[in-house]
Amino acid sequence: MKYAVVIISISHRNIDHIFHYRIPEGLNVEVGMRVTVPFGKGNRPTEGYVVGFTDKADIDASLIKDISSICEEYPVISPKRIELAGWMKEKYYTTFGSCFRCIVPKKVNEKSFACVRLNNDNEGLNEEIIKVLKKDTRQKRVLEVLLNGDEIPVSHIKTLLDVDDSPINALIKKGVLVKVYVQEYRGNFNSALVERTKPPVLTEEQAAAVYRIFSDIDSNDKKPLLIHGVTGSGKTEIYIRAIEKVLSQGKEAIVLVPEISLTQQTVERFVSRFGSKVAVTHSRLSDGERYDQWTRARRKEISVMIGPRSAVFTPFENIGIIIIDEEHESTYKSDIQSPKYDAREIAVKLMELYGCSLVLGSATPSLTSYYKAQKGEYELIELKRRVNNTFPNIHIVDMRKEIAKKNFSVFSTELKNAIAENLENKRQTILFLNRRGHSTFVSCRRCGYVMTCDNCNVSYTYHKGINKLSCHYCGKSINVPALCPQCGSQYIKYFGAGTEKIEQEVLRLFPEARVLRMDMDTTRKKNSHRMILEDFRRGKADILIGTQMIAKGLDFPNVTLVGVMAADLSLNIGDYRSGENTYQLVSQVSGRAGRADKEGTVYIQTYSPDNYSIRYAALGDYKGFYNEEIIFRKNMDYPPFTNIFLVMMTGENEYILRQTISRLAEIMKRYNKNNMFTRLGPTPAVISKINNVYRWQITVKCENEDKIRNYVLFCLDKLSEQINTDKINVGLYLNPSYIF
DNA sequence: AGCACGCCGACT
DNA sequence: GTCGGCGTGCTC
Repeated sequence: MKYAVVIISISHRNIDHIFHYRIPEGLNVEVGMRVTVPFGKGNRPTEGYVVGFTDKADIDASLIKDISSICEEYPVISPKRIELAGWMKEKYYTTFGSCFRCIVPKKVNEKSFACVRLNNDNEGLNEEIIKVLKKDTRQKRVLEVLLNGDEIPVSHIKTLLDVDDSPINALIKKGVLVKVYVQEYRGNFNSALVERTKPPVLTEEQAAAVYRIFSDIDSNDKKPLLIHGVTGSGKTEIYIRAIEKVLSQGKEAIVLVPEISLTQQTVERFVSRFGSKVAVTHSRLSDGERYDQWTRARRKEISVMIGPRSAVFTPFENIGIIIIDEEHESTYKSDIQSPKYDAREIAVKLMELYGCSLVLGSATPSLTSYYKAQKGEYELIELKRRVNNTFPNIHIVDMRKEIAKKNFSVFSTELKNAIAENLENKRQTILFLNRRGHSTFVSCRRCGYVMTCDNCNVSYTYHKGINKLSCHYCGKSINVPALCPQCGSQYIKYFGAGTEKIEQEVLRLFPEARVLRMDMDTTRKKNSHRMILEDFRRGKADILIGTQMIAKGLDFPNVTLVGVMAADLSLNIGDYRSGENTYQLVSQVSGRAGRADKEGTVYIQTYSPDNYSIRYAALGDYKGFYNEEIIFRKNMDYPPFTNIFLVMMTGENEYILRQTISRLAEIMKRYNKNNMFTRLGPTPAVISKINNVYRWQITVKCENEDKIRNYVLFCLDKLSEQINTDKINVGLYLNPSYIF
């Protein structure tokens, strides 16, 4: 036990290993503590984590330095979570440092506020009190408030009695009162404002689902449970019952939800049943707020945490259940920051480490999860009945026929008529188009020249509001040229509709309609997101036009019509997941129509009306979709039957970039024994240049996840041995959730 | 990551 | 002779 084994909190491959430090006399160092150690030539103070102790160091004892200090009096990471960090490091090919920083929040100063209360230790207290109370002074008024022994914030007293510090300070000086500092938890959700509710009666189906979760909670052999429940089948109530059971056993619960559904409504649903036991996190919390909510969990002051994917790291050491709602959402995977973890995978690991239950729920499960359920790796629970809403009437509109009828508008005749009728009936309409701006490309009718951003290889989008061409990748915007930059002709035409264009058309066709538009351009300002939805809910508009951000989780009782303007958009993005994405998107958008008592109608405009994703989504037949999609995945050798590893190389010098990636391809070819790996590329990325940085990629496929990871990392090591790769940036993505 | 060391060209 | 460019290498 002579030395502490320390992981240095610097994310770099060269220092991604253990270091030994001596423990100075009198310093209480425990496993899991965050410490400051001298590091490097200059002994600069560096943050580290103690992961163990040892008698024997593998280097000369004279080189070993002392730990300088501990950052907190308590361990910030438990042994099980240290194990999790080690597992994450391998799985997500990163450093210990970055995994620790992901699991433990940044150290921030705690915030406290001053309170005063009666000084219980003062012997002559009563005499002093009587003396003060005799005279009609400000001190008397202050004292009266505190006589019952309460601890009250100084600021409250000041506003309540309209006094300043002096009477309070005078009382402290006399020894009547004492000042104490109380920690303030930042980012707290005020649960006192939410009314507590009683549990509703469960339907037969819900009760059966709850029963199965209960038996998993009581079992020693845990398995992830996948709830496939149609929209409105009452999944939340099932989650709540499961949490109640876990809490009654003295254990804790984590609920993961996509950021977008962290609305007041969802949160209140849980708070109304669990009150102050619940804490909520979201991505907009500051470091201090995040740290404080984390502290409350660590101190067992709360037992339910609701939050987005990062909430999976809530430091409950007695976890009973993890629930992942809308489990198909791509936001559970972080593809940008390292470690590029998947909260669903972390949850499975936590299930193994802590023996807790894991429940995944969705109306449109991810293909991978459903496949696991089919194989018996997960247990499937189905909810087929809706508690209180009906399936909408869904019409697929063949836009090719509209063109044949010489209707070149963005609206089919059917949808246009339906909007008119809905307006007349004073009902609300949602129009969905997953593309912002007015026109998605602008070109010359004479020579065919397309206006393209010179920093990026993408066409400019025309924004009518600002009357500019704007690049959605680097943000550059330019004035619309009056003449074609190539041939000088004045015949410049706008193609491809975005939300702005839809808005313009709606206003042209229905001048009396009140319209709201919600996309990245109209929600730049803080709170504008909430304001638009609020206005729509209050009936201040008849039609809401929007992108992806209106597709999910919204529940407006007066919306009876939904129009999907172009279902083909998600279908044609050239990704193996496009069918799955389309099914999910169409189902979600359709779910916005006709909740509660009013029947809903949905029009899906498409140029591929026979596509199975669209057809099954219109029927609400997930199984039908799954059965077809899984055959496609199997035939094409796509996930879940294989793993796709994307190596994305970027660099400012296109020549060096191409040389480097070609060399990598050669190395990959040489070490591909028995042709275990299928390689595609090198090819330019879909967007081959962003902000003057060129982008090329290689994809590798293999069934075995460990093998593919080791192979790619091995080949990259070989590459950096052979040539200088300093000028090249390498991004690694295992089964990425979007196209890069 | 960050910092020191070290090996070469342009200066007082 | 020395100041300073950043390539290389190490960190308990």
